[in-house]
Amino acid sequence: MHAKVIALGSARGAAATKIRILDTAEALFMEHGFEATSLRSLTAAAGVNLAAVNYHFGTKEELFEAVLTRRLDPMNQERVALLDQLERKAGPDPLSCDRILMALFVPALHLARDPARGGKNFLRLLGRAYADPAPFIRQFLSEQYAVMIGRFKAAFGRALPHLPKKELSWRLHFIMGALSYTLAGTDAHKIISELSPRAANNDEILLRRLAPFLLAGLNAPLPDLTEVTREVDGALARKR
Amino acid sequence: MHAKVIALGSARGAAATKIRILDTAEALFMEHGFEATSLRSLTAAAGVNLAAVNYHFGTKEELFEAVLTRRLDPMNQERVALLDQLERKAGPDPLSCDRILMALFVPALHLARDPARGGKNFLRLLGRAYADPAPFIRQFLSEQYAVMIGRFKAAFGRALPHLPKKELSWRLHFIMGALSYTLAGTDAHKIISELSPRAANNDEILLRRLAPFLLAGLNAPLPDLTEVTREVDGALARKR
DNA sequence: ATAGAATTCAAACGAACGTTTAATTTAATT
DNA sequence: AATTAAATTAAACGTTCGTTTGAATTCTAT
Repeated sequence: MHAKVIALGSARGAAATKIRILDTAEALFMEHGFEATSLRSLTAAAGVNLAAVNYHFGTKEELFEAVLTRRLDPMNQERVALLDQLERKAGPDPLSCDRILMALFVPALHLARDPARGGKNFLRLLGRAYADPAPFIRQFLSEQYAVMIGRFKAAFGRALPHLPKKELSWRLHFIMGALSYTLAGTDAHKIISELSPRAANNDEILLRRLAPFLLAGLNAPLPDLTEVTREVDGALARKR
Repeated sequence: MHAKVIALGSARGAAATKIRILDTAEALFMEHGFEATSLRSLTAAAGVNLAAVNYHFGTKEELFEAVLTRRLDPMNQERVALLDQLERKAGPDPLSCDRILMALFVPALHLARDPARGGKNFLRLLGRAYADPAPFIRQFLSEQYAVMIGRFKAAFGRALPHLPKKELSWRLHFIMGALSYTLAGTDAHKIISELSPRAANNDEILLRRLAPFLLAGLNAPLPDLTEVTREVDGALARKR
């Protein structure tokens, strides 16, 4: 590792060390992943002593949770608060799906836009954490998200009363997947196509493209779970 | 690590060692991730000598690429072959979107169903690789996918002639994201809701739920990229 | 059966890992 | 200014890592 100091200029007190570690960890965990980021390179980049992480956070895993919770907690609280506010404004009428989607998207967008709140680095880290099999990460995320998801599922349930609960759960799952995958992108989208770099950097345009896509998906007709894929299977069978 | 032998019973020749390593690596990389899987635990679980990985594959990274390419290459070739076949059958008419989607889904489903071809373990590993920031993984994946994605983008372009190319690229991106996120799931879906375990294990039902969702998204109205989120932003501003 | 190539093996390599310790320095409190 | 707590430091802990080596073994072809 190259031990380049990342977060030096700002803050020199006692609490400043924790912030420098968190900022640097956010950047390095995103860039290299959790396992591939060593505490030696991390502390060197943060300009703090090697033992500082263990002193301030206990273990490397606890540091990772601290990195996530610092951004995630406020964002999810903002989501719920925004949903509350929109529901209050709507009065007795159920909220429209696109408004609920906005309450889900806007706080993520605010976070992505604001470097002081982590910016896109954190969202990419979050998207990566979603796919991490480490048990301590999975448990931590499910706890962090439980309340927020419950509130949004209820809101969508009121907006789409005809939709069976199980179907709604899955569609909400698809939405969270597409959202996290998309926001985590930046590199991922280059896998399937070269898009204009300006569009890739503009998360608002990205979410304004994603919203109608997901909105249409929410209102899609119910799947037919009886019929089999005869045609395609048949075509395959003929080929062999 | 516990050094439990995973893939012992089958095959005892020279080439069998490579297969045992690939099978075990597939399982362990999925379970613990690339970095967190040591060659020592891997070779112990495979019942081969520690040096076997370096002898047969060169490095750990090359082993990872071999694990991916063994399943990915045939699956993407099957996707393209299926698309070819459906297009041939459709004659001069453009293929419908749901048929194109099927050509994208069915080979993944076949892979998920067939333990001999990796089963769900591999799809989860793939979904995880999508989110991995390691440069060698990203470059490898983009090369593996380039041809297949190009073919499907052209097919969708014919099916949706009114859709601008850039919009189509993004929607295809959303589709691949939701697909990989969903198939990688198994644990991920527990983050946002507890669903019936039987449904979670049935990938066909899962894809039959995902298909109409994405189909509706593909046919969604074009996003309005001019207007700003005045209402929500205004609500936020009022709150502060 | 035997020569030669291919594979397996036990052992060791140096490096890097997360964490701990004990001493030292800094900050806060009286 | 003295005392106590908090924070930082350099050094070392024991472990594990990916890879290499050279001898032993197994397979393949003549």
